[in-house]
Amino acid sequence: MADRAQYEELIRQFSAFGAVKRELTRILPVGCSSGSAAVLSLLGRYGDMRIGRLAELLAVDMSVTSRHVAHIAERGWVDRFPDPADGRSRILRLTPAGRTQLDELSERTTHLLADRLSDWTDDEVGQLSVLMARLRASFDDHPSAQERPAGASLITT
Amino acid sequence: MADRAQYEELIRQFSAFGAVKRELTRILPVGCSSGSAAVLSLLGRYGDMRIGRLAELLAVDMSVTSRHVAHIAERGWVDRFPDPADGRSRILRLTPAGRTQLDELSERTTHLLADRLSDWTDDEVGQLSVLMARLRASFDDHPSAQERPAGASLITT
DNA sequence: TATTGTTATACTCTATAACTATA
DNA sequence: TATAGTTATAGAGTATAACAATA
Repeated sequence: MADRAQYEELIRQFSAFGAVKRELTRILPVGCSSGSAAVLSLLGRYGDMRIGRLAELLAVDMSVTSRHVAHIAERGWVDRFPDPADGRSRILRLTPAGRTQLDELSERTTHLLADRLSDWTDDEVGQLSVLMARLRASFDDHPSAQERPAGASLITT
Repeated sequence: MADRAQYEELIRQFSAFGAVKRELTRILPVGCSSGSAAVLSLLGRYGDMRIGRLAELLAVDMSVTSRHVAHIAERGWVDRFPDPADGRSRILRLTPAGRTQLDELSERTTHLLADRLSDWTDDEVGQLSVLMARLRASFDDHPSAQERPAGASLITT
């Protein structure tokens, strides 16, 4: 268990992290916002999926996800197919143009990180990745009221 | 040097980090936004300072900082004194009410982190803090054009 | 002429609520 | 009745540009 000063320092690091995010946003291609990039990345990493699943992975509300998807669908980067298992849903799939866009994104972000983190070891990059994944998991394990759907089987005191 | 897949994974962690930030935002007292909290925290940690210095620590534009400060000044949480060394600047100082507000903030965020990170060791919390500090430093060392003032003595190729 | 700070404007991301269609 | 998704609205954070005051 960490002490108060350590938690406060961590919070300040969280706050300052925005600067890193914004610099990554600045290198995105025209028409591809941060939200669009996140959707393309997840579809490329995990394959076809529904809006709801995408919203979970993005950790944002479905309404937000819907808008992001509408944005990239307008640009022809994803197609929406009927879901044979559920008429209310559609399956999202990257188009060839979407994959090209994703490749461009990946090239730019990889290049930027390789430059900025040139003095980081492979292991250090991995450590940060693992710790941030665990951080998110630690928060997901205790979902707030807003994130907890009515039917979720969660025991809360 | 990490490989492409590792950088891509790191980027996805960066993207999902927003969920953690938003949960921390939700517990803030009424009238105290995330920006206000960051200003109060930095004034509490580093003491009286000018807007420009605060903008550096926040890693946002001075115009943004100015708005945040105006917000908390309206609420009586900071005073602005003339800077004897420079008539264009004013020195920001926490008021007693501001310190009370900061204490309340600190209590809430510490409590939330202690709950969510209850199974993290002191050392693991420290590691995340250090890695995020280093991440920001790695980006600060290569400032983008937008962040680099005209007079800065930086050698860029 | 350069710098500090403020203000107006615009853009992105986000959640809430109301709504449609389907389960 | 409950769930998947869409859309309208509102709020927060941010950058850019134009401006005022001072160095």
